[in-house]
Amino acid sequence: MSTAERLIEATQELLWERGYVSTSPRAIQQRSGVGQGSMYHHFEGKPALALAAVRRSAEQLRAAAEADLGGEGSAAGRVRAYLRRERSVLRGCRIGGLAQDPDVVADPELRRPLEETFGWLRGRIAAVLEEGRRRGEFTAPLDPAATAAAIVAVVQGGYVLARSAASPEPFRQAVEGLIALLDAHTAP
Amino acid sequence: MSTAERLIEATQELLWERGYVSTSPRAIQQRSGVGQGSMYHHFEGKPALALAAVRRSAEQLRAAAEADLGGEGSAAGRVRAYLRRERSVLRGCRIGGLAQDPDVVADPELRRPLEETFGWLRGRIAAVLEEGRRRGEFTAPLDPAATAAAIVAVVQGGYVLARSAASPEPFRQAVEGLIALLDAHTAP
DNA sequence: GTCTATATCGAGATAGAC
DNA sequence: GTCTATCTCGATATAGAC
Repeated sequence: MSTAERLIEATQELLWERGYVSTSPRAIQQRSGVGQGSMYHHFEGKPALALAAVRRSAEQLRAAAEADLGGEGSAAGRVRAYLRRERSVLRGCRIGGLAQDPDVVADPELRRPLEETFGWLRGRIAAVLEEGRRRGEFTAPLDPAATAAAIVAVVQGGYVLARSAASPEPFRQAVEGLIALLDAHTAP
Repeated sequence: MSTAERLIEATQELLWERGYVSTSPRAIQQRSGVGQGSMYHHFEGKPALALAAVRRSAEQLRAAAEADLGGEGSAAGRVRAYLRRERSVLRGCRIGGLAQDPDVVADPELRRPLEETFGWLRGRIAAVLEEGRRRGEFTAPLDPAATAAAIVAVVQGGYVLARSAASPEPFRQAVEGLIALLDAHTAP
């Protein structure tokens, strides 16, 4: 693997584990096995490296979501698949976790991948719901955009509850609580 | 106001704005107007000060939630009041935001107020839902604990979406999406 | 491209005077 | 109780040799 590649992957891991403010160039060098001079040769500094890493993580998150949402089956089934996918719950969301970091939110360049990722995800889920609605899968009217926002929020909030409890259980409960509400709208 | 009090309030503000790792003793001194020596006289160090501040914020969060959830009216109405309460959405949750901080989650003492707060909140909302269920307010069966977890998660996740978008709108959408799902379970 | 040396600054305290 | 001085360490680079 190339040096730049190793740097990006190490930064992705550290951003996930420690967030942005708490991830140091020194730690990136140690994790990647790349030296000081080499790191600054490939990237201008910590912000540039973080930007590359965040963009990469955002791509991966979109690909994973699309694998669930783009499949065959009913709208409700695809949303359930997305909600119930296996996750490292206690690690939190690699993208959503950064929204808490003041230095990320304050920097428009660093925040943009977050905005784009969640914007895309909400839109993608809304499109799935809209498709289900057109097919007559739902028994009651349902606002696709608002419902999609609630679905994404339950996942992101589930991470917060799980990390607070040091247990994946609240995540699971929140997801199942939402699925039960959605199922009540779904024709059998 | 006492010196200790000023220190706690300044720390509460900074933890809310910047999180734990990114809040320095120096910043606390400047925000509170309390000197170095004085700060270390009243508190052993940053962890002790943060613990006092987090406990205080947790108390305040519980009091605010109880004001909505403990009122008169139907279960659904009290939950709606809780969900629609005016919030500084872009600032995020003073408690939930800390769940992303690795140093907070790694320290059992610092994490405990988070666990207790969300444990209490989920239980309190579950009790409201259970009361509504006994009164026959719901038209379909509904698991109080799971539904409560979903409700709390939507709020916490709403903050994440809003901060990512630099706009309160996704928070509002997620909350309204959830309320619409809940309303479908509620007798008119 | 990669290495080592060096620089500046703030984090997070401790010590002891007042 | 509060103040100022001092200390150590890591964050985040820059410079220049190899």
